[in-house]
Amino acid sequence: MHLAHPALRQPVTAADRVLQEIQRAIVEGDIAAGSKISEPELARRFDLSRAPLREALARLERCHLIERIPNAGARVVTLSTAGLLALYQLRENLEGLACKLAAEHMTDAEITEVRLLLDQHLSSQRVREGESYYQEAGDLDFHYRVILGSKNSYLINILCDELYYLVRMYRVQLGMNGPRVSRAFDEHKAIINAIANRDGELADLLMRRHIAASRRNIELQLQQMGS
Amino acid sequence: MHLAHPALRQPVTAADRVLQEIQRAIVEGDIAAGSKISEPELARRFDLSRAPLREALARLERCHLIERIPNAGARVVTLSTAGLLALYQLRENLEGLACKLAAEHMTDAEITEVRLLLDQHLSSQRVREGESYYQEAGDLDFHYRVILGSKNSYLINILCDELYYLVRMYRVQLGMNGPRVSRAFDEHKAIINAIANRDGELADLLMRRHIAASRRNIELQLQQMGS
DNA sequence: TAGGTGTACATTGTCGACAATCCTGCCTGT
DNA sequence: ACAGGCAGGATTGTCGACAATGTACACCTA
Repeated sequence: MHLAHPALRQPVTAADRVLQEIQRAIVEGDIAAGSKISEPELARRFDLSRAPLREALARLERCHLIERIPNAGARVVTLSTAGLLALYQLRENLEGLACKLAAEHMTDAEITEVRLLLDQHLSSQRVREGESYYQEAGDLDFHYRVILGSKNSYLINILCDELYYLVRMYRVQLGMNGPRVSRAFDEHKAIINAIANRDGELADLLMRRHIAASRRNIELQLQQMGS
Repeated sequence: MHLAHPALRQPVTAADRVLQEIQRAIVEGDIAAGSKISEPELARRFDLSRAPLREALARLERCHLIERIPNAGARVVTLSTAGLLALYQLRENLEGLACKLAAEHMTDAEITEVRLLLDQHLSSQRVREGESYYQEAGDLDFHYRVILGSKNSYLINILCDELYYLVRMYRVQLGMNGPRVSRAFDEHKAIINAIANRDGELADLLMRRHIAASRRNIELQLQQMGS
């Protein structure tokens, strides 16, 4: 039960490299949502054979960025309100559990580190007055730390490898940068406090609320775009 | 968001077939836990080239039956108390959530069908006095139905595709056939009743308890084997 | 004209061989 | 004797070509 997971590992094989490139391209909408994936075309575009490309596609399917049908090809997933709801239902539960476990298993040193991280976010947020950094890397980074703190390898795998990129895709493509930034920061602070107090139940509750609020925020955005 | 998932789909490609064969072999201990996987050997054994085999290995990694290290090969996972605990921690939470959602989303027809299924289990159990069928296919089948009833595709995917075989592996290799059978049946009955009453909170609670009891049962078995 | 059928094309699945990497055991030097 | 390095063998990663399957368009028939 090793805790270092693939996402942090730097690419060693050609399939790893092309996977990261395609992941980024899909998450940022460079490859349009819902569009068909052509193996020969991508192989030419990234200048490698179909073997490593197919390996990459298999992993893309694993993190729900594409859907494959045997003998018929692959399509990039489409964003939908139903999908968002299903995704966040899961996140609420899983990250709640992660908080509960983190309250049991995180070391004091790890907790201190996360607090330092939050302070960095705060200053960088104030200095730049732009929320994008915080929302982009920071928020996810905080969640990342807490998830790792759960020390449950299956949970870590699901949240950091399989759902992570899909969550990012929704946030990036819907352009999340609203006024929720400072509130999110306070919520993070409250969560790490609960973990530090070894109050798993409270940490669980706070994280669920935090994610529910985030979901409502994105739902609103989706609604505005739809109308 | 389609709800029919790969596990139910019959194999259409060579990779599908060999995947199912290796899955069964690992789950039933035919390929020993912890043993190294040799691609050339397996390719000869199943009489196909390495391309579809590697596809199958990728999916085996996805359901946590093997662990791969780049340029170094793959090993079958080893069973451990820590792994079992982590796995069941997750199951308690996820299947609890599945119950809650099933209470909201299952149709009356689906509920009736599950009840019929339970009655079948009961009679077949009484007739044969052997618990293996029930424990093997039946119990998992009940869980299967409830999970599908949640109508959350991500949740279904995680429980039915990624964790299902690992759970089976623990149960099969530790030879689960204790006196828990009739109690498990009653618990199933109580759960489906709660779902029928649309009491998601109770269904959640009952399922968590049900799985916790199952976990303690297996832990006991593991302890006895260890000593 | 609408529906079904057949053929040609494109795409995916599979194969066997080559290249790159890692592990093993032996050899050498201190 | 032991540590380090060096070759040999084996394994994994990648490639280009072939086979099987699915798709689309034209054609024929009713």
